[in-house]
Amino acid sequence: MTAASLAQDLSAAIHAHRIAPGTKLREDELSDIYSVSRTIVRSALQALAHQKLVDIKRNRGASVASPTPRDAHDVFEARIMIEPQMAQAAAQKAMPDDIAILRQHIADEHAAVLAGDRGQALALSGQFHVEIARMADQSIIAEFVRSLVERSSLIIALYWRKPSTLCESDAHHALLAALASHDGPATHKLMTQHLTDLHSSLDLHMQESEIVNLKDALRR
Amino acid sequence: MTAASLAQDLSAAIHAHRIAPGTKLREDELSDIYSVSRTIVRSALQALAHQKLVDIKRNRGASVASPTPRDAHDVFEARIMIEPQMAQAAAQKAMPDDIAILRQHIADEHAAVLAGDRGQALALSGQFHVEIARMADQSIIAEFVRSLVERSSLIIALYWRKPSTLCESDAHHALLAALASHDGPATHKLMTQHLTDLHSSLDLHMQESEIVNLKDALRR
DNA sequence: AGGATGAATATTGTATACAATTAAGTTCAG
DNA sequence: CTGAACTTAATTGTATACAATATTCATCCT
Repeated sequence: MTAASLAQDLSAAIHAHRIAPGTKLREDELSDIYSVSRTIVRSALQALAHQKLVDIKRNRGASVASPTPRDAHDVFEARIMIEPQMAQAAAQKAMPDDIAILRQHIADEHAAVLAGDRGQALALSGQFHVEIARMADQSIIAEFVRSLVERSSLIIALYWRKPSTLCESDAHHALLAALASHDGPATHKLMTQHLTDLHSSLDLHMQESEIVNLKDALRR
Repeated sequence: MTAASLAQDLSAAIHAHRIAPGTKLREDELSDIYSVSRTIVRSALQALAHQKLVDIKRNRGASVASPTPRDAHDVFEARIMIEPQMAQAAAQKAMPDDIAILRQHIADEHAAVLAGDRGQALALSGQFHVEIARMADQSIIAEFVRSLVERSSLIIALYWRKPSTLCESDAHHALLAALASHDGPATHKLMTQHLTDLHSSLDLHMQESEIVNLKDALRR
């Protein structure tokens, strides 16, 4: 187990909401669970801290990031500023293959919802957005969008109003149609609306959830 | 000397072009120079790698990032995609204090050019762009712009066509005027033009410069 | 000479020991 | 009983030792 793969594993656990925001991540606990030295654990935690997925405070250790309502607002503000533009550019450049990939994403997401795999559904829903940024052929911004989508996942874990109803894929369907017909302005508008809806469906007054045992949440 | 301050010091040296892109950064050499353990050096290098200022290859160590022409293109493409929009938003929100800060930036930059302090001039010129993103009250995107500006500094170090003529501040002056008069569309246009000019004044066919001795470039 | 082979060296990767700091628990005055 | 002061335990920060890998350089064979 290398530092990168440990970071990947922790990242997946965080995104699947198996470990809740705020959960303390003690170094020797993780090094026990994964049978690696604290050196590796520290490296992985630092990497995750750069991605804003964990919070490291000097001499006080790491914990899963717990975005404030302000953070949530800022993240969605940024997404609303950027993604519609990316979607518009993507509509102009969209190739048949791109459309096929997106269609598959939606199908997979739908399947995950039916299977009750909330985490997977959320991940795929996020990937849909990243894929659009990729279509626009803007690798650096696509990477930035990926980081925003990752942070959004944490935010949704904390502040999503109705955990039952998952991200309706209607919006994604509509986006797909607009992209397929190369209608840039419509795509821009749909993306703006989609993100605004997402943002406004957050309840930024919620309280935090409980903090669970790490060994249970992580493998073995 | 902590890891963060070491990273800061190295970052400054890189941006001031005291150590050229491609320069190898050996761990024990740095730990000698700064009298800290390799642990600290590694941590600092990893942080810089995340900022794309340093390149780390497994088992082969770290070196100052050497952006390819493709990287240069992608970075400026991203900036052209984002900064005009930020500038437009900034024009709408601009407060008298903001304008004063920008005016000061331009003055400082001019002074640095006259003093022949190329590094300082370039840094201030970059800060001007970051400040505009801050004015738009988009903290996350402002941070992203900061990272793009930092990368641009490296790119300019490598590919700037005429090292003699420094970033003419005419463009910054024009931007300032548009911002002060709250003319969003004009600001958008000026920023697009400014970045396009910058991009097209790069010579992406240049060869790399020589690699100097670290002890000389860094303090003591 | 030129290139392959294989030690010797240099450099990075990982684990661990120790130091510094924080958190938890205990005692005791009020 | 409360809480301040102190002691002990838990946890993170740093340095260093050792392992793994890459690089250099001499040697040998064709």
